[in-house]
Amino acid sequence: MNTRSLNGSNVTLADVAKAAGVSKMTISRYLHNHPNVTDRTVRRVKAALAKTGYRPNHAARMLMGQPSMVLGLIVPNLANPFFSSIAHSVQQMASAHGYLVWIAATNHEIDSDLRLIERMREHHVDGILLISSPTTSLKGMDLAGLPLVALDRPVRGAAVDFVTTEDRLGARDAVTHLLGHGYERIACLGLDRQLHTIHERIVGYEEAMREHHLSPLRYVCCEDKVTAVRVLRKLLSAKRPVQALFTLNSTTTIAMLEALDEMHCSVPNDVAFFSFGDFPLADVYRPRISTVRQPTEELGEQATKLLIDLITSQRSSFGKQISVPASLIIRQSCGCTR
Amino acid sequence: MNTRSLNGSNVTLADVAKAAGVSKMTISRYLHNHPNVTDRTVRRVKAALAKTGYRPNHAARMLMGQPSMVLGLIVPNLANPFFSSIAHSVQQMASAHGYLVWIAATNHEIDSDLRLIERMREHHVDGILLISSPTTSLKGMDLAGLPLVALDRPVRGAAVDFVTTEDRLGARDAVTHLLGHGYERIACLGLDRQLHTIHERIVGYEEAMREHHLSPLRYVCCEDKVTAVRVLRKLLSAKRPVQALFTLNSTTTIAMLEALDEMHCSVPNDVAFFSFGDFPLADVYRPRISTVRQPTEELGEQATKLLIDLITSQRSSFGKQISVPASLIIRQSCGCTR
DNA sequence: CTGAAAGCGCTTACAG
DNA sequence: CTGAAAGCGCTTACAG
Repeated sequence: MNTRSLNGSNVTLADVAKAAGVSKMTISRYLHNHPNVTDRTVRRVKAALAKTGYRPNHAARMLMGQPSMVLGLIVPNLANPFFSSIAHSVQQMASAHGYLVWIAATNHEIDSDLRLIERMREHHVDGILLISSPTTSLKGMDLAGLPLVALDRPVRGAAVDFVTTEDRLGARDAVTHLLGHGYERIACLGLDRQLHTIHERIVGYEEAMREHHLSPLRYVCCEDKVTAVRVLRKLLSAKRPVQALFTLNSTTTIAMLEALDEMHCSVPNDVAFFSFGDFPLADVYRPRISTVRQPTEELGEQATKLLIDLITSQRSSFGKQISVPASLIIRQSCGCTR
Repeated sequence: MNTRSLNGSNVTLADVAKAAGVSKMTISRYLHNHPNVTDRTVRRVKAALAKTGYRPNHAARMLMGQPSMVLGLIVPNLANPFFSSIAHSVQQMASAHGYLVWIAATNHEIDSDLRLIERMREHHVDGILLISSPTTSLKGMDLAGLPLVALDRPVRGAAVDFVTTEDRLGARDAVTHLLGHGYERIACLGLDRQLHTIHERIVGYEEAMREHHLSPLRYVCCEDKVTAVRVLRKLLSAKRPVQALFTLNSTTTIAMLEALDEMHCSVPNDVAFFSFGDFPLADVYRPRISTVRQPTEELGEQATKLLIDLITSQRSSFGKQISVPASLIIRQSCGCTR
């Protein structure tokens, strides 16, 4: 069996040309909407195309340097709703511009994004949207001729345009809101602070605290329920127990909600709660959770637009940053009452 | 500017061959781990490869009919956690076998999956995993030489192998559990019953009811909060109010939880609740929600394995079905107490 | 173990 | 408006 038939039809331009009684060039011109084709010829070509069941072979087209109309999107992990929503909005926007999106996940494997970039490139994607892992660096990589836009976080080792959330401001606003309730001991909990977004949110938290002449509490990393319970116990049994919890991402938020549940803590009476990142049940949970809503839709859209612009204009990335604001959704867990 | 340079290096085999002082064939053999290359030659080739920064041009390889080592995955919507978890597990499994996954979403556009299949094919994917839209039919499509596996639901119009959840059994078990609590009026709520999975779950519900000599209530479609509130009001104000709610999918589950909240219904006292589809907060929600856990991981894995098997064995799909069991996670919303 | 030739299916010049 | 020739960067099949 011939693997070549994977393309599905072994019908080539030559076959169509023969069926139509014209040259390959004429078929090719028709396929590319070239003006110079007679109506009469068009009819014959159309018929021949239909009869033969022709399907273009992209490999040959790309060998000739034509654009593939495919965009690559590299995300850390598709099981994470934040990334999958971004993937969704990127698709929408790309599709509106005639592009297909090739999505791939790195799944926390070292340098997996570098390998994905290489392979996507070999497969002739027209450009790449990258949500990079914190450890990857593009340093030394030959990026010539590869339109690239970083999403959510900048990428190390190269001056690449990037679009991100206003993480710092969002966090700062949330903490300022908590401070407005009179809480003074506010704990900040999240993931590895190496992550650019997490780092920015921590800075936002610290800025808000300092602005109110309070010292920020020590940052705590907490990714699962077990850790969350231990951390929470410690925070609440301190001499001066913590009054509010500010979680920096959804994983930590869920872990903390589990811990609060397990310890029979009443929110916001025992501790107030604010989450960076909104989620579907936040509005039904008891109490309703106040959150910082991330502009996932807009993030994906802006980045895609920027990438397409880079591709069509032949300009190159130079490290420009686009920040999309986050907004507060005030519900009850922070201490507000309706 | 030359678009051809998109590949990134205009270094070709010929350049490497010249640098190494050998023929193109020798380089090609080395690249494919062909045994017939002397150690001495290997060293020279390696050096030349490194010096020139060669990057293979997949377009040329594919033109020669080589496999692309890329699998296509078509899903309805990446913003849906169920599909994105499947995407995640497909990636994991594919990656373990050396395949890359090209994920694309149809986003409920008519025949979008057909177009995606076409385009992925033009781009020489080695096979496709398809979570088809209920309206799509493959009838009349030329699928020759295209390994294809349907996921989650069968695909209409062609005999394609598919792997799915044991939806009917899962639903039946859940309803049987509710019946065990003594509820007799159990409502079944979900999405469009055209969806194969939804249809199966409804059948499972009906089977369980009939087995207990009860007539199934009329199936209700309910996708958002507004509808949910209206439906719930009606169900609870009936002469013989409903005693338990069985939601068939996560969207309906969330909508119903919102409605229950808005109407100040106490679960399970006013109505019991059971959800098809588990979710992160189900275990912390008040009350904790009893659910049917879908085997997303296994679904993705099985389907990927099956597809790779089809590709490597050159066999073709014939409509075989693989069903993966779902399991009950009993918590409190059904009426159980710890 | 290594290489020269031919060809994959298109498109880009260039003619007419 | 249409076509014949050459070539994209590889690999296959055949020599040596």
